[in-house]
Amino acid sequence: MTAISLRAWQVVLDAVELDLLEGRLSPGDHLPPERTLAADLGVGRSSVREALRVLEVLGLIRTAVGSGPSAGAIIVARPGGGMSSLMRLQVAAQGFPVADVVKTRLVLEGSIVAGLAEACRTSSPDLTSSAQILTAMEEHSLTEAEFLALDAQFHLSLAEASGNLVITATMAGLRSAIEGYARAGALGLASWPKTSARLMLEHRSILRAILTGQADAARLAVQSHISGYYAETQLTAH
Amino acid sequence: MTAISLRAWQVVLDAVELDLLEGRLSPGDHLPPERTLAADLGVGRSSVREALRVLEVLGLIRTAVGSGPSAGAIIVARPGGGMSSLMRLQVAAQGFPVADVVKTRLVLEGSIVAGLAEACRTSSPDLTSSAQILTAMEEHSLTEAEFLALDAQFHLSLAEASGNLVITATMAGLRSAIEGYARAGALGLASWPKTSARLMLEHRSILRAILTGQADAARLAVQSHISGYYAETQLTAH
DNA sequence: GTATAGTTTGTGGTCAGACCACAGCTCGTC
DNA sequence: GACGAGCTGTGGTCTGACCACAAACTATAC
Repeated sequence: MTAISLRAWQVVLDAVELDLLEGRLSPGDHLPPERTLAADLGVGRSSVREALRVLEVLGLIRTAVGSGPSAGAIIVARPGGGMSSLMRLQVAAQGFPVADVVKTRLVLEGSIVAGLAEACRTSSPDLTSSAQILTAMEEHSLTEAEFLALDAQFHLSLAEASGNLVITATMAGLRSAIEGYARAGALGLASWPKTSARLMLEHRSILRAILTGQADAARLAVQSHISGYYAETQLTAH
Repeated sequence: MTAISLRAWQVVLDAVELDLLEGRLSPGDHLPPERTLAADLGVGRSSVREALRVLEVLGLIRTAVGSGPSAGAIIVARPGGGMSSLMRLQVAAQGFPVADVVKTRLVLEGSIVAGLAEACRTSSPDLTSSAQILTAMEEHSLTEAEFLALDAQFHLSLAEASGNLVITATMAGLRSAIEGYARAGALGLASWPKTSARLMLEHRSILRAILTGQADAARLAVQSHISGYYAETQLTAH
């Protein structure tokens, strides 16, 4: 009597989770066809599809129509997408206040850059892509949207350099959740060229602090960088 | 030509997200009945159901059968559930290494207790529930499972006291993702009474550091508390 | 023997319809 | 007025059907 009236789609979800935990399913593997899964678990195909839809949004599987090895539902375990959907929708539904999202970014990104700076004292983490993005951002013909996209890439590249997949995915989700606000805020700025120039300088100083191993300086720089932008666009006042 | 071949369930998801963003839907509101939603959006009911399932797992809605005001799909925006599902499944599918989950907990919980300690210097955050949980944990007749459940509650209560919903939900998700590992690890300990007694002392010292406003001490205490347990159960070696 | 074109097969994507369980509401009876 | 039976609207589930698509297969032409 462990499970009373478990819903059909949850049966499917639990079965897949168990298969993952017990090693019967691993990234790259195919799930059985929907019709087979339905028959095996004794549920309808529509219930199977509801569970697969959840797995897809959560970034666990990728589905493709057709035939052959690339078709069907394949375990991919790509955490970014699911995190972004979750955070975006929770912010939209007012489950996550924007201010809390920003504060969490401060914590995570502060920790990321501090960790990178520490690492720089003993080894040389790969920060070339971060540096390349900064160079690309110095192109003066960028639109606001292009600039913000590169800005997002820069922050993401730092997270990736930290090597922590959980922090990277979480940060990407937080970022995408408030992307709309960042875009909207840019429109209300007094002077975009002035702001973007300042952001660039701050990016440079963050990277410099990391490369020279100044953990605390890097942390403070990235935190004031983030909170400064959102204060300027008055997002936290919402 | 903004949307080429958007899948039917995504149409529904986008419509709901837009309604949320534009304020046509707010927490507490009812979604239209599935059949109505299907007709309005020009999709089949099963596609609507796939989208609603996603929203439900993400913690955005709650569904109930029957009739009357409490029936139907209601916006609830409860972030905890979605975060837990996401993290649990990602860990199961090896998208999130357990070591990264633990490291992220170190960052977030360290920040939580440091923030609480700072707050204690100027005001008095409500930490009574945290203290009550600690008292309950001193009951010597607790089983391992009961102790671990209270342990989880203690950490969660600290997060809640911080007032940051995003950090709280994320931390709860991280915790639940590795709950199975924590449980399994407890079985392999040399001496559970000895370990649980040590954990209790650490809890007390964490709370004491917070209440006396020692931010750095609190941060270090909680971090060594967490990493100590996982090192002892050799989870990070996986 | 090879290359091409047509066919078959297996898959997810979608829809329509049916039925059930359930919770509240309505209305008639006492 | 109180109670109960039936009605209504809702989500939960299943079935069957059809489509689109991509690969594998097969037959044909050269």
